[in-house]
Amino acid sequence: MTTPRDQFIEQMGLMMQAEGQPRIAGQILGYLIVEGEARTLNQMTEALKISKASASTNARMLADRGTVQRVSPVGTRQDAYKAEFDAMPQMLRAMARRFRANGERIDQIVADFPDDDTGARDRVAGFARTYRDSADFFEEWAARVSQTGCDGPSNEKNE
Amino acid sequence: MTTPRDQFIEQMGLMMQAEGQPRIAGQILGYLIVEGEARTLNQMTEALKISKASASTNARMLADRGTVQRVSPVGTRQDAYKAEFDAMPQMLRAMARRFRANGERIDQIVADFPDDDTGARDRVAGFARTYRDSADFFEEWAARVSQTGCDGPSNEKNE
DNA sequence: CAATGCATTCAATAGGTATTGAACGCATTG
DNA sequence: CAATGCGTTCAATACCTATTGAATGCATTG
Repeated sequence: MTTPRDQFIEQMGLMMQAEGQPRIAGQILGYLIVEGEARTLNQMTEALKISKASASTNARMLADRGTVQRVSPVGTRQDAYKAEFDAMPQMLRAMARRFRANGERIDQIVADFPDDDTGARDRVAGFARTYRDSADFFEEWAARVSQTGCDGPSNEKNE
Repeated sequence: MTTPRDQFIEQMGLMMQAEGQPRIAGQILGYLIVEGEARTLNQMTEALKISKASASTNARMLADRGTVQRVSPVGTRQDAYKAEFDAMPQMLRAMARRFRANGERIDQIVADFPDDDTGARDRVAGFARTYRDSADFFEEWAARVSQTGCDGPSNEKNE
């Protein structure tokens, strides 16, 4: 029988995977969210039954992305990580970065389009622009969610 | 030497792949965007050098998602597809659907959390809520982009 | 009604990458 | 200074799924 906690962790893994990222990264994030406090790599390995290598690699990846935070409480020399208070906004910000990079990459390519091929050029340029604009909006939205905080009470519809 | 068109198509493939979807789907979308007009499955297979099976499967997937449109011009019995005018908004809507599904799935799980474990319960519930709220936000933004259209002129910063 | 052209389906393969175990380096400790 | 405990790195593996070729079905055509 799987506990609700484990179900949540499992789901987080699957969802992350669906976004093209390693399943274990999602599981770690889920684990840190349910725990609420910082947890060491060793704790992750035994709670999630994963190798030390995976725990290390994926936790660090999450930290790079800003979704979790690496902490080093004095008194222990183990690395520990805790879920960012605003883990979700951080994920949105990561999406924003991806979108912006996509837009810029396309912009570079569109510069090489022949001048006479205006139709394609315009369509592609429009696509790139929407990528960039969407990145802006994701960031705004992330900021808005950050203020509320992940464990705030009920939500009112925006506006 | 690769043409700018092919570079764009290639990028679209890579970007889609980074989002956890098949590379060929992205290539097809890119191809349809540069072409602007409807293209048959056969045209895709030779332009992208992919198998008939891949073309069929991935084009249909894109159509299901609403990113491309299946058209059947009279006079031919070939299936043809064209990029939606608002392909990008449709992609955003697809993201919104994923987010909403995620939020709802987590909500179902959180219902089984023991009542005494309020800390974890609240954190997870907050996470689910943010998923749902973000889905709403994505849809609003998609609608806004739709109005502008993908080949509209310059953009003014929001608000 | 045989033959062609098309899309789809399905089992098999190819390909990529997440995951692991083992080796390594570094600090700490007794 | 040997031994322990930790995180990281790296090559090898396991795993998954995108992709394919072949089979199927359906409509159209002569």
